[in-house]
Amino acid sequence: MSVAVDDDLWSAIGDPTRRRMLDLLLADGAGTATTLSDSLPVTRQAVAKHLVVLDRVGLVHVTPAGRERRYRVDEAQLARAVAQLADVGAAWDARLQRIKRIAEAIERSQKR
Amino acid sequence: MSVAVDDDLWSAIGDPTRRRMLDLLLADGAGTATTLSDSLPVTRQAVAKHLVVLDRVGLVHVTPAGRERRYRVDEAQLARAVAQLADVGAAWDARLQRIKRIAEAIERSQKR
DNA sequence: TCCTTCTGCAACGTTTGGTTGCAGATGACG
DNA sequence: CGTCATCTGCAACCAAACGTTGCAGAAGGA
Repeated sequence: MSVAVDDDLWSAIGDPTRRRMLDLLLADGAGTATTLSDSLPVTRQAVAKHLVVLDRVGLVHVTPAGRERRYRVDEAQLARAVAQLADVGAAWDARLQRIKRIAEAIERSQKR
Repeated sequence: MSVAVDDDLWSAIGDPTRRRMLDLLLADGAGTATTLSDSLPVTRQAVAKHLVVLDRVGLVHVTPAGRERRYRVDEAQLARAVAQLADVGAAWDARLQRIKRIAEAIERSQKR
């Protein structure tokens, strides 16, 4: 019984750089490719490509403002992503708990 | 304030195929590259490479058994990975909550 | 012994994350 | 208004990751 996961959404937050970008956008409210790249160890162009990916899965939205393109996190979509993290975590946790219970049961039956 | 995340560990569970492999290993207790590839849409060789990745980050361990190489999930390490999922999820959740509170506060001050 | 099967290794192609270089558009300022 | 700085997109290129096919070696079963 595996959990229903949107692979595209998951892969989007699977990349460390993209995760840090989301952190930055959440912290500052908004940002551009240039401002984000100032706080990241990659070039503006790399950031721009990541923004395309994040936009494609709906995690961010663009607002053209003069010569800038200001990006903002889509809170509903990020909440959905967080829910998927929780789902997978819970599923694995449940399996681990079950394995642990079985192991303890075996241990008990060995001891007596 | 970002969460401390082991990028290698996170990337390991970021791949959809590897995640399904972990699911299969948890469900069956153990498996080989061949048995896993039977339940996956990729070839045995692809699975073997993924197993190398999972082994490198300590999420699985190998037990040579005759001509087979039997893989098993390392429960402690998977628990660590689950904890990271929970950490990142909680951090984002907290930010989203804060943004929501601020938005509601602004809304209230507009209304009056 | 012979055949099946499980494995590893090598070569290759495609996608992805990253770089540099350059040209266009827009805002700021003399 | 003209110039200059800055923000952007596009193209070429490189390396690593994910996937494939093909082949050879080792171990178990008839």
